[in-house]
Amino acid sequence: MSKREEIIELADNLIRQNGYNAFSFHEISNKVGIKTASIHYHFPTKSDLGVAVIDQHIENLTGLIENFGSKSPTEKLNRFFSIYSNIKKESKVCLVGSLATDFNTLDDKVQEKLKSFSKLMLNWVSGFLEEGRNKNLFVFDEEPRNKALMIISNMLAIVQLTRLTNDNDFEVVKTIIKNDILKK
Amino acid sequence: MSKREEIIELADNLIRQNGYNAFSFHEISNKVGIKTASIHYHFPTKSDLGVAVIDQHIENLTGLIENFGSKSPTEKLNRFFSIYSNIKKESKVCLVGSLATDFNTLDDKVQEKLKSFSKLMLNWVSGFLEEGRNKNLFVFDEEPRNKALMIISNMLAIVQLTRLTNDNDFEVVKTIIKNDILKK
DNA sequence: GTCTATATTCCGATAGAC
DNA sequence: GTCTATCGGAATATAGAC
Repeated sequence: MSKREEIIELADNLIRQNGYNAFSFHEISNKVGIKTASIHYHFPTKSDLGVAVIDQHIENLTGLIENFGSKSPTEKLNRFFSIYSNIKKESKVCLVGSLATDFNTLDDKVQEKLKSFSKLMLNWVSGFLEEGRNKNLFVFDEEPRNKALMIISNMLAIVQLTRLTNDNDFEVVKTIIKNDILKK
Repeated sequence: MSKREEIIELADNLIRQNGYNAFSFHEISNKVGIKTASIHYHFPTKSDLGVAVIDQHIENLTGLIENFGSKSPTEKLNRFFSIYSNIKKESKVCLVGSLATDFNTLDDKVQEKLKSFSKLMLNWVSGFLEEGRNKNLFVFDEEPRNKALMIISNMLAIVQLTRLTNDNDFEVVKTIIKNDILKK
């Protein structure tokens, strides 16, 4: 893994653990073993690093979507849930949720990149929900995009809320969504 | 309104617009018309101000719960939605969501106070959901607390997500929840 | 209660040597 | 690519006068 990739990964972890405005080049500097000035060589500004972090997420999700293209809607749904299970296991929150609460403090380029990522995620989920309903695997009445909004908002929020309530609430919400959509 | 109350209100706005770690005594100082040193007279530390902001929310919600004690579950549900409609109208996010993404950077006292507030909210919603089902006004299969988790997480997240997608998505999610729970 | 003044720390960012 | 050194700014917080 290149230094550049290391920095992106550390920044990603820090953003989703502590928030965008709480993470600093100094923290990354300590963990990656180079000075803050050297990080500026790879990413001139903090916004450049922010954009790179989101780009990495876009790249990962794009690859995942391609790999799962020929799989069943049920497998895609399970893979979607596993993304959030990993987030919960690591006591983080999802990137969209973390950056959404800081949205008004972000540079235009970071804001626009984040919108692209959320659009990609929403389109993917909408797509396999519709596909699953067409194949009589899923049951729901709403427009696929609206059902995707409901499910994504449940998962985005529950990884935040369970920092305050009970870790088990994550499994509760996940199970309710699955039972609901697989009903009948 | 006392200076102390003014400061709390401004801090609350800033936290829910820009996030906890992005707001400063200096911003409040400009808007309230006193110097940052004077703010420290009212709130020795930033954490003290953070606690006071949450306490204000606890006080407001407690008052609301008392005022709505004798009203119907449907009225309580509508009042719950109106809280989030106001948040959306003002382009803010809810306090729990804003502070949850910064949770790991908060002092113990702020963390504990936030847990108290989320517990109060969750208990209130669980309560009127159960009451509504007992009176055959609401329909749902889950435990009241779990249904409350689903609804709260939908609303908490959609005010964050619609910063990235479409303002209309807020009404979409609200309508789906209402139609779902009032079904039949 | 509010002020001026200041201490201290931390941050993002740049210049220039190697 | 990474370093040392440093700049400029902003943050929280405190001391002491009024």
